[in-house]
Amino acid sequence: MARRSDHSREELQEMALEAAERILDTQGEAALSARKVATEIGYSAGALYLVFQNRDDLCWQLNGRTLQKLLTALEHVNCEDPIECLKQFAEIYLTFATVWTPRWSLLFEHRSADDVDAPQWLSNRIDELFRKLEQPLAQCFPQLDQAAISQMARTLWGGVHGVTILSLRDKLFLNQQADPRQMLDDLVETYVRGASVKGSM
Amino acid sequence: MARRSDHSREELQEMALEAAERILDTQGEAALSARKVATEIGYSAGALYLVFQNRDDLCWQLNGRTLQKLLTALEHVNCEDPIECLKQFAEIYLTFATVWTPRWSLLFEHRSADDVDAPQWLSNRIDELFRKLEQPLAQCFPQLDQAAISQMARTLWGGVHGVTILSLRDKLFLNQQADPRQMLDDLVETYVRGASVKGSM
DNA sequence: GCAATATATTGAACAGTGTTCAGAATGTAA
DNA sequence: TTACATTCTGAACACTGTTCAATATATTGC
Repeated sequence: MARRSDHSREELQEMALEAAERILDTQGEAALSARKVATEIGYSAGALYLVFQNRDDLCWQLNGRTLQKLLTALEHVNCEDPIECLKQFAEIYLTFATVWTPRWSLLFEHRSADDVDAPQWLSNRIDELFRKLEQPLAQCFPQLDQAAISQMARTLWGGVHGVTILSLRDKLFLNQQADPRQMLDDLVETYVRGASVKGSM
Repeated sequence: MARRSDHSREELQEMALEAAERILDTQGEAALSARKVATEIGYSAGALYLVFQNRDDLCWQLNGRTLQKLLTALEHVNCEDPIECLKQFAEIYLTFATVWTPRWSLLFEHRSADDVDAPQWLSNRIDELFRKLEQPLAQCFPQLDQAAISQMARTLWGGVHGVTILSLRDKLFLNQQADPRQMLDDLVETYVRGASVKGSM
């Protein structure tokens, strides 16, 4: 039995989340069970319910961390050319999804059993991600208003997300020589070019 | 006890798949259990293992049917203008995903526990889907070779898929007034326009 | 230092899951 | 009618998330 007050609530929660990430990384989502996480940190399964509402709650918290990690990775983009900037975003996104596949999958595929929506703080962080994209897009299209830029960002990023997902589950790509990075570059460049010539047609 | 030879193997399998789809449609993927399917058709859970290797196999077969259904829905596209054609494809895709969300989710999110790849016949049907797109694209860009068209189709469809997915899990769209159909139209039109002016720049 | 109290943690239990397989139920042939 | 072959069940196993009475430990009051 773990001795009482060996760890504070916060410590316990942090330990559990780290253990969960370790399991996720090495054994995949299917292996992510309460008992496994608990064993990993030397507690019983029941103890997890002192710091998490349920399995869903644990997943949401994992997703919060994953999203934060992704945002941090995207921080490193810094170049003058806005198109180059968008391309780098896309490339980092793809790399992140490739390196952290189980965490990334959980982030985008986890849904609660009962139709509980994602917590608000998670939505806020997603909003943050989109704002990052709006910046270079606004630079490309200074004549467009915020609503138009916002929609472009979501459309383009939906596209990047889709190519990334289909690339990861490679069953959807039969010609093996197709490089997803090249596809993303193409998507970003072509989309922005198409939007540029819209007015002048 | 179900009487022996009440149904042939094929009948049993068909009944099970239909029952599974009913459960999927009304109660979601989480509710799709062997015992529930079996009860629904008046057999015991064990009987399912006479016609399915395991739960995964049942899911793959469901996905085969879903993909077939999707392909059939896409048959109805028929118009002269290739861009209009692509837009219709995208719209049908979105509608299908909206109407048959649980089946569509299973199709794109189901992965076997052990890294078993999707069966070959499923990959073939996906290839069929891509070929449908290559036709109007080839019409738009007669100067490009097959490999380039093939890659364009996959890039564009990755985009459509991504926008569809992010739209269905609406948590990713904070400004509610954005219409996914409009976003898909924009994506298709802008991408094709961008690709059109590539040579002439 | 010791008893009383409060709380952190466990471990057994419950209902569910996928899966297997001995044996019962049923049809067919001799 | 008996023997055989096949179909199907139902109990069992190991797992899951989750709850909660009981227990082990720490803190407080004396």
